[in-house]
Amino acid sequence: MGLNPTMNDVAREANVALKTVSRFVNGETNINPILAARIADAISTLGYRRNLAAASIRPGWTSKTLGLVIGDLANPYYSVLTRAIESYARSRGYLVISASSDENGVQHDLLVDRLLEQRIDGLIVVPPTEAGRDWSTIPPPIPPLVLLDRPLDVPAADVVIADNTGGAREGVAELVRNGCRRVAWISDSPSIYTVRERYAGYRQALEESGIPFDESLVTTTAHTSEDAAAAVANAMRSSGADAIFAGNNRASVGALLAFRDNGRLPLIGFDDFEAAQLSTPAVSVVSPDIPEMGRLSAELVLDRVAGSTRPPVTHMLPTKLTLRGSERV
Amino acid sequence: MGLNPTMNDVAREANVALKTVSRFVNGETNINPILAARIADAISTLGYRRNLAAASIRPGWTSKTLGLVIGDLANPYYSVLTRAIESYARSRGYLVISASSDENGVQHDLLVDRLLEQRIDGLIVVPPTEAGRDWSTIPPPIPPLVLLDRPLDVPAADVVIADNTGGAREGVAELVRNGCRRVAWISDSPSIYTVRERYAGYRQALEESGIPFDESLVTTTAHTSEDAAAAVANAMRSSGADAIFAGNNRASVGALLAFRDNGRLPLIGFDDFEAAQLSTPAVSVVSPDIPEMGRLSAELVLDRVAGSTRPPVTHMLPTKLTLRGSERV
DNA sequence: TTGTATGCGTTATCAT
DNA sequence: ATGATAACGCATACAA
Repeated sequence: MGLNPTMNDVAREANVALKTVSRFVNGETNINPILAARIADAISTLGYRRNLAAASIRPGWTSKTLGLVIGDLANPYYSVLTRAIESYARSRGYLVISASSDENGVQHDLLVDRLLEQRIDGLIVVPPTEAGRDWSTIPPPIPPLVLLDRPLDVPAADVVIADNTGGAREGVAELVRNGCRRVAWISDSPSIYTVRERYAGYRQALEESGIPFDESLVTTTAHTSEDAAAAVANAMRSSGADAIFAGNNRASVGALLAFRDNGRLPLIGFDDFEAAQLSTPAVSVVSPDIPEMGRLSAELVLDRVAGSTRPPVTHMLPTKLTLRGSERV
Repeated sequence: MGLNPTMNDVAREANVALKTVSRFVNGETNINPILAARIADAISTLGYRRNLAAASIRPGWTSKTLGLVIGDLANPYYSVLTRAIESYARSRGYLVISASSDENGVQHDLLVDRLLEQRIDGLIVVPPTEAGRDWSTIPPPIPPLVLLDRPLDVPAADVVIADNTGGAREGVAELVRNGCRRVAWISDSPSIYTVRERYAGYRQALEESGIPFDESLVTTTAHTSEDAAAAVANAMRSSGADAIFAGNNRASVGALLAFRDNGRLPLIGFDDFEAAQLSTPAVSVVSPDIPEMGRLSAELVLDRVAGSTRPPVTHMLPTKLTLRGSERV
C-alpha cells in the first residue's frame, strides 16, 4: 500500500512551493509553464491524488457530496429515484451517499445524523412510514433539505410529491367511464401518507360520478401481494365488485394472482411495475414520474447549496394514466 | 443557516480544554463527571455535531466510507447488489457512495478517480462492459479493491463472481432431461463476459448429453427484449427449436413476448425477474445469489480495510435453479 | 508569478 | 484527569 503522497511531497519533488502546486491542481492559469511541467511530472511519478476530504474542511469549501435517505434501495421505486438523483447530482459535480432506512424511524434518524456528521452539502429524504424524530428537534444549522414523496412540516425544506389524489381519481374515473359502478379499492394501510391521498382520490371520483360509496368494496389491510390476492378474490365473489383499483403495485400483482383462479375484472393500478406490460391484457396504471421527482429534488437542493434563498416550495408533480387494456374486461 | 459550531466552541462554552471535549466525544472514560456534564450541556445548547471529514484527515483515521461503481442503479440486478453491500457495510459502521457508470469505461474511470480523491476506505467495482483503463496504470496506493461480477487481472484485488458456466449448464441440462433436443440459445453479445461464460455452459451441457451443436439455434445479437422476441419467434418457426434457453432476463422477457403469438416452448432463463412468477406457467430460472455476492464483496473489502493481508482470492458463488413450470411445455 | 505563514476541525503527544 | 501545542492535507491572505 504505502502512504498517500501529499501536495507537499509534490512540491518537494518538483522543487516549487506548496502554493504553486495548489494553484496547478486547482487549474489556475497564472503559472510558469516550466514549473507547471515540473509539477505535472512530479504528480505522475508520485501518483499524487488530491485529498478532497482535507480540502473540504477549508472555509468556503464543501464535500461536493449529497446525502439521500430512502426506504429500501432494493425496491425499484427507490432505486429509480436514487438513480435519477445520482445522475442530476453528477451533472453538477456531486456524488451521492444513499442509505436505506427500511421505513424505520430510528434507523432513519441515525442515518440523518451520520450524514450530517459526514458534512454532506445537501440532504434529500423520504420520511419513513414509521415516523422518526421531529425535525424541529434537530439543532441548526441543517444543510439544504428536500422532503421527497411525503410531506412533513419542516419550515425550511422544499417538498416534492406526486399528485396521489389526482392520479387515483383519474384512474377510478376511467373505470367508471367504462361502465363500472362497483369499483373495489385494494390497498395497504391508510396510516401511510400515499395510501390516504390515493384513497381520497377514489372517494372523489365516486362522488363526482354520483356513485354511492359502499364500504364492503374497500380493503386497506393488504400489506403483501398475497393479502391483496385474497382481498380481490373476496371482492369478486362476495362484494359484487365489477372493477378493481389497486392502490399500489403489490395490490396490482395481487389482483393478477387472483384473476388466475377467478376470471378477470377491469383493473387499474397505482404505480407501474415490470410485469404490468407482460400480462395479458397488459395492466393499465396511473404512475408518478419517478425520474422527474428525483431530478427535481436534486435540482432544488443543489440550487440552495449554490446559494439560492428562494422561499421553500412544494412541488406536486402530475401522474400519468397509461392505458394498456386491462381497464376494460 | 449560521456556521457549524466546532469542538473549540464547545470547549469555550463548557470552560474546558479542547482535548477534553475530544475525549468526551470519542467516548473515552477517564474524564471527570462534572466536566463531562458541562460538555454534554454545551454540546446540546450549541447543537454541536462532530465533523467527520476533519477527523478523517488525521493519520490513522479514515472516512468510514466505501466506494461502489456499478453499471446502472436503476437496474434491479444492481440495486439489489447495492442494497446488500450497503446493509453489510453499515453493520460495520460504513456508509456507501455508489455511482453508475452506464457500462461506459470513460465514465467508470472518472468515477473511480473521484472516489479515490474522496478518500473512500475501500472500493467495490463492477468492471464496465466497455472496458475502461487498465488498473495497472492507476498509481498506487489503491485502497482495498473487490472486483464484482466480472473478473479482471488486478493482482491485489479480490474477486467475487457467479458460476455462470455451471448455472447455464445446469439449466440447459434440465431442458434436455425433459426430452428437448433442439435447445435454442438467445442472448446478448459474447463480448460481454457473463454471456461468454454462460454460453460455454450451454455448449458443455449439449456435449455432455451427446447432442450435436446446431449453429442455427444460436442468437447472440439480442440486445433488447424486442430483439429477443424476434429471435425466439424465428427459432420456433425456422430453426425447429423445441426449447428456449434465455441468456439473461431481457431474453426471458423476449421469449414471453414471442410466446404470445407463437404458442410456447419449454423455457429456462438466466437471472430472475419480477414477472417470472406472474406469467403462466411461471418462468423457471437459474439465478445467482445476488444479495450474497454483495454481502461477500463488502465483507472482503472491509476485512482488508481492517488490516487483513490474506492473499487475494476469487470467490465463485454457485447459482440456483428454480423450477416453476416453464421448463416443461 | 511565486512563496511564506496561517488556519480549517480534529486527534495525538507530552507535559502538568 | 486535564490541558497547551503540534500536526493532518489543503487553500488563502499577504509578501516578495
